[in-house]
Amino acid sequence: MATIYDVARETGFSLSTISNVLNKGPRPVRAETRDQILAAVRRLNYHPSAIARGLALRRTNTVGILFGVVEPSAVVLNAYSAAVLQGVLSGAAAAGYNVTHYTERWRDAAQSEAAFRDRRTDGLLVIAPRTDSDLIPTLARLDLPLVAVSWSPEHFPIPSVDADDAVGARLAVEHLVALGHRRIAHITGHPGLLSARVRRAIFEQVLCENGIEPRPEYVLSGEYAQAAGHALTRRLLALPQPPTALFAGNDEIAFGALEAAREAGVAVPDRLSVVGVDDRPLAALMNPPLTTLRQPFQALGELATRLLLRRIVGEEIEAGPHLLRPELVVRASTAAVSADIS
Amino acid sequence: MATIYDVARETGFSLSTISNVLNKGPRPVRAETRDQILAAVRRLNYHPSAIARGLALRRTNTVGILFGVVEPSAVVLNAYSAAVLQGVLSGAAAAGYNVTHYTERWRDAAQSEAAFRDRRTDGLLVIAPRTDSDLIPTLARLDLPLVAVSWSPEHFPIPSVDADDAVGARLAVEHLVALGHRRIAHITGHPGLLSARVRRAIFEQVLCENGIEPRPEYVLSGEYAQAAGHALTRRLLALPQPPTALFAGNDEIAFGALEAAREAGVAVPDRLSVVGVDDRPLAALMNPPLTTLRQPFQALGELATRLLLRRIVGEEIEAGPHLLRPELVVRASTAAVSADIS
DNA sequence: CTTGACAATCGAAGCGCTTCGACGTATCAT
DNA sequence: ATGATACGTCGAAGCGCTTCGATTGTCAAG
Repeated sequence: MATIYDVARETGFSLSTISNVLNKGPRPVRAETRDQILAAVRRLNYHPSAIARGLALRRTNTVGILFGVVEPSAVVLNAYSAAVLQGVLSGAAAAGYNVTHYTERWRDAAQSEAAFRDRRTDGLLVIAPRTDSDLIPTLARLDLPLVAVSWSPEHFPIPSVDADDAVGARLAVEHLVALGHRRIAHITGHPGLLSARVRRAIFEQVLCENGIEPRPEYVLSGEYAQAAGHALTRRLLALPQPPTALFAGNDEIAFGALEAAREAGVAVPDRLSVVGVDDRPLAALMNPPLTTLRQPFQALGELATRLLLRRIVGEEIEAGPHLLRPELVVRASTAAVSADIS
Repeated sequence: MATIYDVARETGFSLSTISNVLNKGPRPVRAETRDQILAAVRRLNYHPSAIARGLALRRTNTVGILFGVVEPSAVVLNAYSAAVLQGVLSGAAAAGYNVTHYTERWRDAAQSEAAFRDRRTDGLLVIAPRTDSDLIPTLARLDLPLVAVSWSPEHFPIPSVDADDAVGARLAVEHLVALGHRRIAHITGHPGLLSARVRRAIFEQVLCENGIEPRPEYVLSGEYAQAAGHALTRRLLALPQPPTALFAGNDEIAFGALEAAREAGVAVPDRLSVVGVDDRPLAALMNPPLTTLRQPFQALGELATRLLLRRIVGEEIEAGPHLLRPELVVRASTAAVSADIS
């Protein structure tokens, strides 16, 4: 493989001149010289080595990506991380950066730090790191530019992006309120999860803002799973005065709810409106198609990448979190409350 | 950031000794020396630069991945490439390699070759390159180790892996034959696609092997899409003597077929058995759950990576194609032909 | 006819690491 | 005692590129 030395020998010019030409450097060059060099480059089929250049410039034009919480065996199969990754790839592509996937799973600072200290990438994107691990604090200490996706800077202040769960929940609940519902139930995800707590808090707040008195029996803590949605919806429907609308903590819960409603002979949306969160591919295929919140996962990846690239060029980025709004996708599982049940 | 020079200064030993210790090199080292060096490394929080090492060794411990046919905006959202990528990540992780995603879309040799000549990666995985592009021939000329996924080496002989479409199709059709079906129809994907042609050829061959006379009206050329499956199945069901079984070119076609059968009041599997190809997530959720071929996409990614790593260490790899068997997932859309319709 | 100023190019140092021949010392058999 | 060995370490070259002060030539202004 040809090196820059070969070009030098072939043309008789010095390395510096050639480098200057190739990188459209600041020094003036005679047109004839430039042409000769470019011709030799083509003739020799010369391409600069990214590695050597990386050494000299201390810049690799590559961003790293590391998945925190996801199992390494399913990094990309999971809809969330696939969407984020896609966003990252688009963002990086737009700036001419490549992205390298760190495949090693994070163990702890002592064991895993090494991989990230090798200056292989110009910066690092961390996707959904666990709050209980030392990953972020450790990496933040390296002088590597760092941006996290789905991380609360309260835990440790680094630039972060996330979906605006509060706005999303508000969108969903206000949609139900706007349809005239006042007997609105909520099935949460596991109460240990931040998202579950935020959604629940906003749910109660929006009811309150609209003068709707909260009923404890309408708020059920569950899990982000279809089985939980199914079981808890059955319980709701068996109430003496069942709700006319349900804000499901996510789509899986909503799927379970639709199932339970069907079994109980409760028509959706005629007698029960259901709204989910996430817009899983299946949501549109439900019967009826599910009204749900579409999360801006891909946009998160893109935004995170843009922020990281700005950090890489030295700009200061505030920790944020930089929040992106989910979008309410209204389908057929929600409708105005009907007079006879309201 | 500490460099190896700092370690040298700190300990008083030479670079070569330190390098030898750090890489567990071939030279003997006094235990005391080793300890001092390792202590200094820890104290200075020194980590070798992957870039500098890459320059010296001409090896980066990184494999590149490039998606050929897929739109860059959906590289990972697509089930096929996500699964392959997942396999690649697992395979690379097992060997301690990272994988860098080339984000730039392939245009043509002149424009895009540069990115791959920069020795940034030790080898390259190309996923589903288009047969009508100069991608593979161009990259093969570089001295970069190369392995392709879903590429027929007949077009250009490089090591390749692929799903064994012929075996898969045989599995599907023989399943129907084994259930006693003799009036078996086939709806193909776009006849321009190799997979569609292979599946059709095997379909006809298996019928022939089993003494079933082919009926031209039972073989319909379509497209890998639900709409095509729907329309063509209607046509099949309207035949004076409709088929009792359908080998759908893929799951989308099968979904359309189920829809058409339902509309026509034809019970599946009682009056029509349907088998698809791909095992999309939806397949299991159909009514009835679809019998289909599960493609070994993730395994393809892993195998390709393993082959590439062997090439990287200098082993010769035969072009293959190295084929992996799909697996027939029998669900409820196929059943023995019933006496009254056979 | 100087003197800047600028254009065009060169040279050498540096980026951080690996490799391998060379160079002492101990150790050992002879 | 004396080469021959093996041990432990060093030094210098090399990987392929960028950068920037230094150098040479050219031309217009003074």
